[in-house]
Amino acid sequence: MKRITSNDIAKLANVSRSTVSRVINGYADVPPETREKVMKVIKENHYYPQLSGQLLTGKLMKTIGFFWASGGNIANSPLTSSFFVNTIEAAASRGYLVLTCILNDLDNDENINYVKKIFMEGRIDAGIIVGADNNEPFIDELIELGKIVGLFDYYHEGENISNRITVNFDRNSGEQVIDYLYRLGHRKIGVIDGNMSRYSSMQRHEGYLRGMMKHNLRIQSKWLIYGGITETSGYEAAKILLERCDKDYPTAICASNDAVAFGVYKACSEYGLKIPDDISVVGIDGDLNGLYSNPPLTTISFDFKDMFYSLVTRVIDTINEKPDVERDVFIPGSLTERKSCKYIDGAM
Amino acid sequence: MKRITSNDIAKLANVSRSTVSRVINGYADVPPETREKVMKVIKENHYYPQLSGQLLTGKLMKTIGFFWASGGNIANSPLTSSFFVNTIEAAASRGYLVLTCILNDLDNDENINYVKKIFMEGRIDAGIIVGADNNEPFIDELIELGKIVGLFDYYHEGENISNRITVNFDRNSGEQVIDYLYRLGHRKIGVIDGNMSRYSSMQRHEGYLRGMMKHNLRIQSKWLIYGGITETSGYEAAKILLERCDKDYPTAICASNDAVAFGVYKACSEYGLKIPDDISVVGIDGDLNGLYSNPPLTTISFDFKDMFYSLVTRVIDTINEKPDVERDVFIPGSLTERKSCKYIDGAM
DNA sequence: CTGAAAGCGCTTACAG
DNA sequence: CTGAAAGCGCTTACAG
Repeated sequence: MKRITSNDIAKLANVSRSTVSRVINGYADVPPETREKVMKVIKENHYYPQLSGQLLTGKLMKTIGFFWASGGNIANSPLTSSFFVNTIEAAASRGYLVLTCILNDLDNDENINYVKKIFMEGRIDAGIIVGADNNEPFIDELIELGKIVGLFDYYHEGENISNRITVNFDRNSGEQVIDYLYRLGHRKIGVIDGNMSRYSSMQRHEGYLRGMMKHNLRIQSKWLIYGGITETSGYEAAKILLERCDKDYPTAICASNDAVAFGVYKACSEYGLKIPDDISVVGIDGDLNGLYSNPPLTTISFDFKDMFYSLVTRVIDTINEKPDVERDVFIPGSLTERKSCKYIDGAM
Repeated sequence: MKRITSNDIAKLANVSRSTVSRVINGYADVPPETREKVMKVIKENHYYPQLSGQLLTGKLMKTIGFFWASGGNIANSPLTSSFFVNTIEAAASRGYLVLTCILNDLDNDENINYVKKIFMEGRIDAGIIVGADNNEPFIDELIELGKIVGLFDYYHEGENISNRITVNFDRNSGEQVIDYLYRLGHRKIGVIDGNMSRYSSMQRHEGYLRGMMKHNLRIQSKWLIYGGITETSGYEAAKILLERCDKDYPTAICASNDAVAFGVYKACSEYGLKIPDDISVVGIDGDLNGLYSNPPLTTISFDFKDMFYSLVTRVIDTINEKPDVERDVFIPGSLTERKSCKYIDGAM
């Protein structure tokens, strides 16, 4: 099947290629009869202009890349799979397609070069990277080369770079969690931190400390532990924490995110601690899995649809050189009270 | 930032564009010194060949489209979100990218034209469509126009079309379910059918009937109902079925898939029927959600990773004109016994 | 081993 | 209102 080109259409319709092009692009200066004549031939021959030709004359792909740079089982977490869907839907609402790419990690050069190539060869008009460390040299490199990059959970204080667009969790969630536990009467609060190379983890860590200090709560180092952002890492960290408590458990544990909280659940159950009777647990994120966990997890929920919509929209505005696009947006979370925390007598 | 082209590289390296091209494409007839000289200039200038130029000379995009043509909440079902991930990963293992596209439905012309355009404009080398009816004229049209299309759950008996590649659930699951229930002693078996425009639903329906007849079980029309493929449709159908039973309930219900089975759970709970004590329920698919449902759902599980790997691989082989690519593949399921069926005395 | 030329399928000034 | 020409960034025979 020989591919049909605008040249063929021109001949069949008895006009020049210029005119065919004008019709296709809907220019105003084509009289209705000519337009109809050409459209008829186009339809009859199932002609579709080839991207390859259009690209060369400066058209853009109308496609953004979506790079998932984090490990983890995407399909099992409604949270992470919603990132994909939200991005695709937000892009579609602006007439953009998305090229999806799952990288296992960004620690090897091969993967990094792959991402760079995709950005550089004109396959996408911009790219969104999710799950990268807050300091990733190749991202700076792409930005310096003029590529538009959208980032989720990535923030550099004081920088204002026109082609780097970010969306972040707001900076209060850690403190929000402590405030909430304080109100419930908790004074002995443990913290499982996330992965400190992620902006959100650093932020939450700071929030916890701020909250503890605000309420004059004693920060006991045996109740404070560095974890990670996965369920497994939460489980491991919680086990160490519980072990070294030597029965002097905190009354509540703040997990760096919901996945970690699920890990804490598992560790607690192994130690025979009932949630929330023996120990309260709070997550951050609002993963729907927390609705079905036992007990349902109290957490700070974020509207990820909103977050990705914001990110995608601003990335596309940047592609289209809209002026004054907001570079960095912080989205606030809201306390979702479920069943993993109990009221206790703070004076005890 | 002016875009750098192979011409610039040629000048900087003191060679012709032909040579630059030869180096980039790794042709053998370039002496090492020339190659190194050119590569050095390429690296220093962060030059990446533009797709736009390459496309015009016959290169392919190395990208397949993934069209999700079904409704439903993708993010909440580990099953459906695994379809995306499995496709992306299978494609990546062959060096292909995937352009993902979520269509709400294929009932309106606008969506159909959108899909056709994406196929036709040379943006993808082939496309995979999931969730389409088994008879969808525009798919035939794409195939006639020579496009390579991969289809999940789509089969036309007796046709053998070289550019239509399919993967399907094998044709035994319905019968497998009846066999299993029969072995448990069930004789009064109800069936909730799916959406009969889907190949899998037709297939399962036939399987149920085959199984019932094989075991000489009476097919009572009040225990047979057309449902759909979503949880809501399963719920609605089950309510009607239970209502019209007038207490003469079947001892087991076969759901057309797991989502429908979850709908049956909900309806049963409203009718005060305990699963599996009062009524047994079997699904088909192997959705991981069934692991956490109450009670965990007995089902026929399919290896979707395998299914998508098979589909993607054969689609890519077809793009690359590999001879004798298998057009239609059926993947067998396996009984996953959980807690939703009980043994009863068949003679009762 | 390497360069000059032609060509891929479009669009965009330019001229009329 | 419309056509002829040039050009976008590559690769591929062809010639040497």
